[in-house]
Amino acid sequence: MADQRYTIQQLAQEFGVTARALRFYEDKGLIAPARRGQTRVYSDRDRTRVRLVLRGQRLGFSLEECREIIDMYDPRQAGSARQLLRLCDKIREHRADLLQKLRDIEATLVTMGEVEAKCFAELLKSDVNVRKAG
Amino acid sequence: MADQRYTIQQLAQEFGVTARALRFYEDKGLIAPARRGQTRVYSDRDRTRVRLVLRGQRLGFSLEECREIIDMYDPRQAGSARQLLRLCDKIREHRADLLQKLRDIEATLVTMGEVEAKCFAELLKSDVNVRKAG
DNA sequence: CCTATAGTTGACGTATACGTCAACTATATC
DNA sequence: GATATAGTTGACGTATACGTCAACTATAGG
Repeated sequence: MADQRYTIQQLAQEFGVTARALRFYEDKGLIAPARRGQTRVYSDRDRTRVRLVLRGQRLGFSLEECREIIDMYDPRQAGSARQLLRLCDKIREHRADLLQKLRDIEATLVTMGEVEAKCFAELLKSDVNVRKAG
Repeated sequence: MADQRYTIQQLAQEFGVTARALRFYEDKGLIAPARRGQTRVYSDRDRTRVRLVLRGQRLGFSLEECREIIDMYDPRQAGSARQLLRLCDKIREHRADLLQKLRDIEATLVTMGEVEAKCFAELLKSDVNVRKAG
């Protein structure tokens, strides 16, 4: 199960992106697949990071922000207490950012519901009119 | 209270964007402030739309998508039943999109909590070590 | 009338996130 | 060995979302 390997096309198809995108993410330091010769060989860790990149992108983070966040999460050496405190600060920042997005989404969903309700009401009215006309 | 007017700078400062950005949004059809001579005069409606634009941007929508969504919400003539049905479809689309973002945010928050916990644990350990060393 | 301040319209520049194409390489198949 | 199939590295092109700057206008104050 573990230690699965993937070609660039396999990952690209799985995530619905192009090979070009994956190479671009590598250029930007988001992933670092192994090489067999000059050919890229992607591991499960790379796959996970790609998944996180796309998740970050859906949330409107730039690739640079994605890299920061993903590196944050990546199980690495703990670092000094100073580094750990900085990490906590960054988490707080990103959490605040996410909570803002949550509020934005909730507000938008509420408005959507209202518009939808008005829409249904209008449809009912026109339906009634159609019946009257019919 | 109602019928408030704003200069471009007032709106820009209120929302923390530049006048250039507001003119750009106008170029793209997101807002359409009135003119006094050649000078833009922003209404409360324009202000609301700007707010929605920024909200959309925070959620990772392009300006084009923002325009679509905002126009959707704008109280306008109801349109034909066919248009109303299309509106409902669009709402469903955008809702699905938002719900995906919600899942993304929740997943990210969970991971953040875990990383934070590990971080605290590490900090405690080093704190203990400091005490031992001290 | 002169100046300061705020606003306007181009026009070009820039960062991000890739798309696209050319040219080369490596491997497998006939 | 020729060809087909994946993969690779530049290099340039493109859409989005503005930043920046130049040149002009309009209006209020001294």
